[in-house]
Amino acid sequence: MTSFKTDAKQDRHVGIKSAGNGAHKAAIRQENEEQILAAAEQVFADYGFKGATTARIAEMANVPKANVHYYFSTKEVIYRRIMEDVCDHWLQAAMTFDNSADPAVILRGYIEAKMDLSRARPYGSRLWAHEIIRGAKFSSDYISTTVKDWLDSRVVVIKGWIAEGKMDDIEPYSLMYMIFATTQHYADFGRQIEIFNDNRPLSEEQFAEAKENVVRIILKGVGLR
Amino acid sequence: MTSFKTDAKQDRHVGIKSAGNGAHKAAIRQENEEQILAAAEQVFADYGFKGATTARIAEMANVPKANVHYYFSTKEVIYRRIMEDVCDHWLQAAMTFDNSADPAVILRGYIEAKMDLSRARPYGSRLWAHEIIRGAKFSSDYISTTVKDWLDSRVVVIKGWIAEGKMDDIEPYSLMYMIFATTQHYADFGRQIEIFNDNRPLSEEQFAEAKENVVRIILKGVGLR
DNA sequence: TTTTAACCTGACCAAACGGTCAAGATAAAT
DNA sequence: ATTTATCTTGACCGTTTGGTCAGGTTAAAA
Repeated sequence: MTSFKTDAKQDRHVGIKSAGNGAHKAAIRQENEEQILAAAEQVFADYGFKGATTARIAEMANVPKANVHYYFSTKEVIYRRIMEDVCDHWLQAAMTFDNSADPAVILRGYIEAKMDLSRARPYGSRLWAHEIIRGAKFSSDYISTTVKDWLDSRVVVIKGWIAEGKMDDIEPYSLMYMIFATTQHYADFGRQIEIFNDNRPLSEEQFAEAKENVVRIILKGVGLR
Repeated sequence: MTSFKTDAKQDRHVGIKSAGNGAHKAAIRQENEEQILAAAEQVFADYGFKGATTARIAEMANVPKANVHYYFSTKEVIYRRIMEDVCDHWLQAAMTFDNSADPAVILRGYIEAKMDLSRARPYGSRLWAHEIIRGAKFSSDYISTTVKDWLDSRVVVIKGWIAEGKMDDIEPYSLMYMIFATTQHYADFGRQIEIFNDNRPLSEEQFAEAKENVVRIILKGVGLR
């Protein structure tokens, strides 16, 4: 971990200096900010907003604590930045809704994208879970505008499918909540799943099977395919 | 809140004193412990283990902070107590598995019981979510023994149904995780659902409809009924 | 009535907290 | 070569933290 970071820094030191034009300083900044954000995502996931400490973020990012505050004024700024970034990725996972293809294809694509995000970025998902569990104190505005608009537009699409008789008459919100819950469970409750799985993280094969099961149950459950 | 507590205390003061035999002191103890546990459940749900403060628990329980430590030696003791109590209730919700009735009836009963617990005790669910998200540091032993045994025995039952051709060939763990995730989502992400629902908590009717939708999608999804 | 055991609590403490700052190091611009 | 702007960091500060404790009150037992 430590050696990785040091190496990367030195690589850049050598590789970019010749490019001149202040690129080195810019690279240092980018490198450090990324390092801090990545560390913070993990620490916030583990301890929540209040429980996370800047000292621990600094330690995990391999920078002195004062340096964390050089790049980010407060703990809250870091937290908000990660929070919105995670949610933006989720919203983009529903791009499949936009091309008006077969509902089963659209829903499958969305569920699979969501599962993949849980696998690829579990800390971000867990940070979001913390945020909502504690009452969405920082994010209620964002949710009631951006996220709600996004959700409502998908609900309209689903209602269209129902009206056309393409799927069962299911309350669309219930369906979307089920997709949120189930896909994010594989990140948020990953530790619990790991314990049930004889204390081993799900293998690629196991995860792929889980993903396929989730898709199958939900699609069939709403009368698609 | 305050008046409720004071009244209750005085009621007991009058009502039980005549019973004699140290019942009053015992009643005081029980009353205070319950008050503290109820307050702690909420505070832990809101802030997680590290973020929760004994001062806030005390304030919410309407007792001086020192009194919290008179009844419970440490914050951790309170936390563990609530945690296991919540999980025990969940395990009992799967009692329906024991009478060998129709799979659809059993699964419906379990899902409905789980939904009802999310509605009745959201803070407990959120405390558990915190605990797992941060890595199940206090509960991994409990999960890998008691809870795992419980889960595995239900998985056996489901595999039996599959073998008898009563339902689709679904990986039972995927199904159980989906039930965990979806039912607990209504507690853990209750604030998010509330925001989507025009900033109003789900009414009894809305919740009942959600419950029925969850049951329908999952039962049909696994080929039951 | 006296004694005893349980309950109550303001005041306190060492440790940990988020954030600041001055002073030094480094690299870009002049 | 010198100035300027950015990056780095140990030391520090006021506040909050979980937990303690001595000295009090109250109710049960003797």
